[in-house]
Amino acid sequence: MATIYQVSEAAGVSLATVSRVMNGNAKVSERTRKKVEDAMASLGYQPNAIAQSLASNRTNSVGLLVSELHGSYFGDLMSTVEHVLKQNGKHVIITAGHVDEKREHEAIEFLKSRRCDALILHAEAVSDDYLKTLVDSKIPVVVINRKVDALDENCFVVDNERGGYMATKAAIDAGHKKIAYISGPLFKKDASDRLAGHKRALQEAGVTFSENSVFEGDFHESSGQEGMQHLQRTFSDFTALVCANDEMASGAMTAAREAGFDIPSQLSIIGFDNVLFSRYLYPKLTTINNPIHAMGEMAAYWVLQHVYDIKSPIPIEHLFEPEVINRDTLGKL
Amino acid sequence: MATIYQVSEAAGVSLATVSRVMNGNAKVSERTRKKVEDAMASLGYQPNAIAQSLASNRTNSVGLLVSELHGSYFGDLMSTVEHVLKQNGKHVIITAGHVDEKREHEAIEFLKSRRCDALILHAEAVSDDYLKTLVDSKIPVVVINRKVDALDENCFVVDNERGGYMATKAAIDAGHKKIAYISGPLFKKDASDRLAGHKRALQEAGVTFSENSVFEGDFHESSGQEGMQHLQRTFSDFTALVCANDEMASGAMTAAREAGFDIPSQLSIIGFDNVLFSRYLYPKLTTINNPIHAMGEMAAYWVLQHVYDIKSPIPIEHLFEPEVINRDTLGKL
DNA sequence: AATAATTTTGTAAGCGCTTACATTGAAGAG
DNA sequence: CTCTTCAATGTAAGCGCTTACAAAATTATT
Repeated sequence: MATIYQVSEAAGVSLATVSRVMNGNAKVSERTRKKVEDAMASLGYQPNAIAQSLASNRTNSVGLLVSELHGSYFGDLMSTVEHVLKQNGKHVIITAGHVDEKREHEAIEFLKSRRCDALILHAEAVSDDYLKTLVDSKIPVVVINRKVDALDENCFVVDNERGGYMATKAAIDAGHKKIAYISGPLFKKDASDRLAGHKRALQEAGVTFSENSVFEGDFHESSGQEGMQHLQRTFSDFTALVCANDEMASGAMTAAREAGFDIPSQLSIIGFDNVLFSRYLYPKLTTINNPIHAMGEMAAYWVLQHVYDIKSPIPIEHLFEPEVINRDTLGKL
Repeated sequence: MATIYQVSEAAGVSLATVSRVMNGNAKVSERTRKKVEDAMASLGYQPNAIAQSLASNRTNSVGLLVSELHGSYFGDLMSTVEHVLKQNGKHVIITAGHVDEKREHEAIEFLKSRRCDALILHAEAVSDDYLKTLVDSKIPVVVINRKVDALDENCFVVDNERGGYMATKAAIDAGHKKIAYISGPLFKKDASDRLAGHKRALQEAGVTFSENSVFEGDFHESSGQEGMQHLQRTFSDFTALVCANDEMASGAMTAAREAGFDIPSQLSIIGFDNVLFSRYLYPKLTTINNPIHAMGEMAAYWVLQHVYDIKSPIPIEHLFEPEVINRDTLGKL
């Protein structure tokens, strides 16, 4: 593997000159630029990014922490972030935190040790204080899907309470009165916010909330199935079921079908996230759009602007609005 | 950010000693080890991975190229690879090639420029020759889901022809005679292999193959819908439809339902890949298991063994067998 | 106690780049 | 023709580590 030194020799110039043509910043005469480029080509020279980073204190890479590497939600997020960053010549280093404090912490420390120029975090388990320490420590950080007090400028969130409200409001508007709810794990802020929205919509409509009407799932498909089965026992005869994400809604649909319900004539189901596959479920899932794509894009643009001085093509915003996506699983009563 | 120099000062020892306690390799007396560790702790020292890599010529990271960052198939692959590598203290740098020769090439060069210790490639667009050049160039490379002549030792593949054969054989065994096929893009080896298997099964059963019975899709859900619609025109009255992946099968199911078919009583559908969501479709999709999980695991173990001298807990194998997963979309005729 | 063998620690030379600063040389000014 | 000026290039000092090799300290041997 050729080094800059060999290139400089082959081209008959100094190291510095080769470095200059690589980085295109300083002025180099056309003639020597040509010589250097020829030398690089004939040697198949490829700069050593590690050495560049060490010398320049710039890695041109941004770290991305997600909870999992699979699943539609994170797939969307990774894709989006990578897309806009790569378009601008930056690279993404992805790590998974698995919603575990220790692992998230390690993952972030890993990204720091790789000297990422910035961090985009979908951190669910790590403490607010730790995040604050991070941003105080000079490294540019943005947080996705989590609002940390005093870090508004670094957070990109969807209004989950509002989304939860909209979901059950939609059911109420369709005439439903007895509405069950499968929530995400309540220690997660987004899950508890969505549930809070659900309760607010219920209250507003004058229907009293019953503890038996909610099942706490884990955001995975299987807990949607469990939840449906459980709720049939604890809260029979509900006509609508709102789920805190599409995965669980899908699981609930399966369970409902197995229990003999026709959707939506006998049971309406509403999801949350508007993940790609939700439109391919049968019947197509009515859900709440979670603008994860927009948030990922925004986070990436924020980094470009604040770290690399590349102006964002869109104004930076921090709060994103959910939206109901009407499809086929919500029936009028 | 503290450096090794500051630690050595604080501990009253030399740089080399600090380095030794970090790497745990050379012998250091308990007393000085303690001193150094205390100094590191009190300074919040975190080694600079970039500098370590440059000096040691070892990055402890392996590059992973996938086609896309979203989608179940790649999600599974990324998750698996990351899991086993991280368990052994190695890190994964993920890039996407988007099935485009130029972009795949760039992605691989990026990984090389980051001096990954090894490369795990799900490369679909880049040429065989380029891959050969790569392995010749000393950097350890393994290729997933693609068989390159003379690179058997580096390839991990499923027998796609056999899988294709098994899928339509299953349909034939269930009594179907008129069988349509939605293939992947035929320039991809896995897609054409699966189609070849389909044809072999047909031939073996004595049914003559018609060009009108196949639609060439792109492995995405929407082309499954298109394919179903198209085939109804060109090849009406088929009783079974085999699809080259689950995504397209899902799309085809949607289209079939819209066209009024009941699945499986009026139309049987078989997928390929056994992607996570296939069991959550309604009806649950009968499909061919593509052991992507096993392949990713194996690739990771190969790297551990060949690059890091960590013995693989399972024997290294290169060819994986598909398997039919019987669920609810294949009906007897 | 003196010497050899062994363990522990330190010294210094890189790894492949970037970049501040110094040098060179050609063009312009007088 | 000499003196500036400025663009083009070179020199060399790092960036934060690892690691041969050398030196020092400790332990074993007689």
